[in-house]
Amino acid sequence: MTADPAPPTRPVTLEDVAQVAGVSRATVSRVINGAQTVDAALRTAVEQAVAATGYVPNRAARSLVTRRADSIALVVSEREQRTVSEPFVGRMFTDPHFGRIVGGLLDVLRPAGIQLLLMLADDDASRSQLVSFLRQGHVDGVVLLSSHADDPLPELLTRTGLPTVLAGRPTRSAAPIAYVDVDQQAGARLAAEHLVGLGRRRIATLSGPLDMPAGQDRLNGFRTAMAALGDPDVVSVEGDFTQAGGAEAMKRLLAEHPGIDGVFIASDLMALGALPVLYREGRRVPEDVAVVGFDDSSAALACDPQLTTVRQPVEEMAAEMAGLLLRQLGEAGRSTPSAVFRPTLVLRHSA
Amino acid sequence: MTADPAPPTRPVTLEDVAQVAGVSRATVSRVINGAQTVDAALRTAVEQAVAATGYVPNRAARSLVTRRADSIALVVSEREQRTVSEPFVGRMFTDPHFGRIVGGLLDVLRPAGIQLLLMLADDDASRSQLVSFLRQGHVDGVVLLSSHADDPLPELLTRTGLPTVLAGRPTRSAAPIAYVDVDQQAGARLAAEHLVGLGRRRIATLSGPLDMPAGQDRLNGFRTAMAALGDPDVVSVEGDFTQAGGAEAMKRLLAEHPGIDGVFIASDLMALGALPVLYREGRRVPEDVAVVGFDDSSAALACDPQLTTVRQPVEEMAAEMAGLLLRQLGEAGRSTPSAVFRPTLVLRHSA
DNA sequence: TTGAAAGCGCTAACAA
DNA sequence: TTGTTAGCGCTTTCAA
Repeated sequence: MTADPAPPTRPVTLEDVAQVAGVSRATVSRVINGAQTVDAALRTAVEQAVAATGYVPNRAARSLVTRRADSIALVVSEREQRTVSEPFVGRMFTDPHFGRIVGGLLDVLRPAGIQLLLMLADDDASRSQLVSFLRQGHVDGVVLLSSHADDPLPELLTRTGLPTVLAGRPTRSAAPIAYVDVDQQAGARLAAEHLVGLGRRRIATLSGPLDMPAGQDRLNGFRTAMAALGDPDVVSVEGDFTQAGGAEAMKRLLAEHPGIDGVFIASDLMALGALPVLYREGRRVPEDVAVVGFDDSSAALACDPQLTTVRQPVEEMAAEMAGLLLRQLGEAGRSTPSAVFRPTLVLRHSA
Repeated sequence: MTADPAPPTRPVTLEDVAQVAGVSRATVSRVINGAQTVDAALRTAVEQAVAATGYVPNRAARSLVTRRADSIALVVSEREQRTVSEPFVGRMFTDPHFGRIVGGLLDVLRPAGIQLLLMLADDDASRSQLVSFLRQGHVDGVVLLSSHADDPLPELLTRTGLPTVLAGRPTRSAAPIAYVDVDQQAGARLAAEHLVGLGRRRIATLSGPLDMPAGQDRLNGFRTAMAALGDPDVVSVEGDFTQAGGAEAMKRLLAEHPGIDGVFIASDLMALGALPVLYREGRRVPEDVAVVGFDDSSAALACDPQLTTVRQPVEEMAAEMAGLLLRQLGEAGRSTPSAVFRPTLVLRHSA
């Protein structure tokens, strides 16, 4: 009984709608695009015709004349291509953080009718392919997620003249480029003050990778804050923001400094890996070792005990990236405003 | 000294290239599209002109005439919109699994010059918006990631006539629709045989959500296999494929059946949550309780001890989805071939 | 306020 | 093998 509702017929065009409504193509176009200069009667006639025909605008045709793509690219830039044996270990796509960013972007983009293109750049070839794709205006703007400090992409993108927003502050601030970040140093300070406030005296940190701004900033911020609090020589072990990396870093830390009673772990995911190591080594959390994480991701809740952590409003920040981009599209002038969010400390049970 | 290489000039068109090369637009078009019927000399002339002018084809114009978008949509379908307070808890985007799928798709799509549009459907409004977007041919095909069994989207998508591939078998096999899956039941059988082979006799399982095919299949497969092995009454506790859900399910299991000596956990992520619960309750893994997971995701390596698990080749499966789609685009005939991958058991230290 | 008409950049008949 | 030409569906002057 399910009659085929759409035999392979020619799609409905503006012309068809115009005919049904008894007006010109131009008028239909005006109605579709919400122009104010249309008579109310004609407008409703057109709207009915649109409904009756099931018309949906052809984006390609529209793009061709407006020179807008109504889409933006989310570019994920990684240092190098993965190996066959370790397909996605430690890759950005598999980090839950990535998903939160996508969600935040979509929050703003969907209501605006803007599509999100997902693009990956992980070697010179793919980078230049990417840039030439972007140059021809197939997207209106770019959100760049870069995993490493020496990434040439921020520079390349600014040269295309496309509105671009970075997730996290750029390393080389040479070119003026908009970005959205959390105040990493302030976040680290929150952690330092909390640990010291708890009375901990042998405090260490598991840092993120030091070739990433976020890794550097959290470590520097923590060091600076601890120095201000009277401890200028905080021990740090470098991790890589992954769970496995967190476990590994904690093993090293404990081997070299078994006496610690507090640790700031620069990402919740690393903390998730590090906690079991602490238990294996006979430490109770928070009794023997107080732990403060960073991110307030789902990993913080998955920790046992649940993690006291520095909250970074990832979804809001991603939404702000989209907003920044949309505003840049609106205005012709090339402004590059950035946004830095304030972190907060979320108290749970690990410290 | 960095002279602005691209002042806001008019983009290079086919016409420009033709002029530079001293040929017609059509010839340039042929070269660009790799037609064989072009004289070698002219071809090189055109190629040089392309290089000299920095020409990149305008996709909108091409789409308009070819009626191909050279892009496909990755549609993520969730049951309902998230709340403000729990932005992305348990959402598909934040599952590392999602990232692996994206990676596998891109592996095939990138070399083919096909773009990936990321689209989210999480309520009736967004679903119908999505369908009308897709209907007008803005993408050539769809990969659907659906999180729930009663999702109307598979049905809606087949009705659009767009080539579609599902990740995982569809629930209602009413409409013939292509899908890629792992043989879930065979995977569960692998786990059952391994646990029994280890000499475990009080075996239980933490299942996935039973409103998802993957959840159902793994549980059914495990029950069937255990029955064949002489244990028709396996205890099961329903989880939700998340880490927190795994911890919670394990707590319930232990409370009701403290005597278990083996457990099949239907996803590595749940195992990651469940292991610490076992330790807290004084069980050693694998000595007291042998644990087998499912997925062979990074979570399996993050477990301590590393997880013995049923491997599901996610990246390959995603690549196959893209391949299936590409092949459907090539041929006019509406065929809906599917692919079911064989799982393997990866032996590590938890069982 | 509305309509007629001119393209946007490209591909694909069709002719040569 | 190459060039000419006619659109693809839409927006946007320009006139009316």
